[in-house]
Amino acid sequence: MKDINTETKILEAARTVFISKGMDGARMQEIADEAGINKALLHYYYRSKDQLFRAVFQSVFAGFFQAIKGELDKETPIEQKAETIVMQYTNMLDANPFVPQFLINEINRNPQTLRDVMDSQQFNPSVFLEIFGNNNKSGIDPRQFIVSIIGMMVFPYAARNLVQLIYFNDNIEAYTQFLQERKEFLKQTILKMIQ
Amino acid sequence: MKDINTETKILEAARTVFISKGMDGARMQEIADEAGINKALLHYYYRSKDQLFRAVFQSVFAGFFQAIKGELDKETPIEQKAETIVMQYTNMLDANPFVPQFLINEINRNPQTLRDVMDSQQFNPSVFLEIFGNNNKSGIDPRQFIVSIIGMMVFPYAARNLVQLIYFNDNIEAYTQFLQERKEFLKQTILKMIQ
DNA sequence: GTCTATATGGCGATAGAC
DNA sequence: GTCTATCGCCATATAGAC
Repeated sequence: MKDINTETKILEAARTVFISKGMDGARMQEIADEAGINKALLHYYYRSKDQLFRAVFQSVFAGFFQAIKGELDKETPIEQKAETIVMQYTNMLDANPFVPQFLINEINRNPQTLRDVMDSQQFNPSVFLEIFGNNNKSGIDPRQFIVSIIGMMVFPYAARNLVQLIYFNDNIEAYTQFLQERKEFLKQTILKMIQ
Repeated sequence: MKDINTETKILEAARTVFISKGMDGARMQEIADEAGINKALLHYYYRSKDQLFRAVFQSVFAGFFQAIKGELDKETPIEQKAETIVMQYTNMLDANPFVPQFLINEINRNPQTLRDVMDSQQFNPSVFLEIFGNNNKSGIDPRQFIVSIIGMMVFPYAARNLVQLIYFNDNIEAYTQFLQERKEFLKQTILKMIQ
């Protein structure tokens, strides 16, 4: 965070604060502090809080789908894909536990943002349907399947504080172990689902 | 919303606005408008925005767990319980689609709030572990199981705008049907999981 | 209890020196 | 490009009439 240029430094600081607090909860002053610069500089590089937010959202959204796309378009048996999708997605969640929650919140706050980003990035969602759409002997609806998998993976991160308190008496180590064991649990569950 | 007393009217309006916008995004003016009264009255009944929010959070949290507890403590076979839990939870979600998202967000924003509410309500979370903890021949970890079920149920509501746009081209009717079909899908999935 | 009017503080944004 | 100082608005909260 020292010898990179100011614009990048601002974007990274804004990413941290916006993901943690959301658009409404974030303060330009806090972003400036996080970047180690003055508040006025934020407006020099990004004219308004809204434009800064859009830059962050765009970057987070792109990185998110990049991370979960990964190697999934390769021709591998479905058992292998269950392994791959769980590992890639959970690795991403371990590194960015609040990203899905951030995306969901901000899309609900302003659904138009997502459409703008998808248009400007020419993002094609059909990729995710084809992952399990082919090579699927069970007759299972791929959309029901994918929504289930993502829900199972995201929830223990999004609702971490809730689940950790209710089921683990706020024991952080126990919850970390729970998340670790969950990887194997999810692989098994996915295999059971497509049987 | 006419012949009920003002305090209740305020609480219901606050509930609507807070669930939709969150603590940071909500405005006292909007709550007053929703309740059809003046802004100053909010402070007359609840001294501050923070206290009004706490009253709403407490009420929403209590109602949420009341709704999903329901009949689950009865002695019924596990197949019956799969049916019951899916129907009760999805009915609650259809009526209150943004409640889980609201609870998760506000607990993340201020984890202490949850502890305060649980203490004051003497809420006992072990009920939810025993639901599938007994009568469980598969050796499955009940916590992994419950977290999975709730994740699968909540996600398509919390991330509705995202999923609806990506997978259904923003077709509301198609998404409603998806949610309808999902009830049967989830029952089947739960049964597969405990096999 | 309910209202209008106003105080108080905080935040996004800008002006202007260097 | 980067800073200090400040403007102007908006949101919470209060004062005080009725």
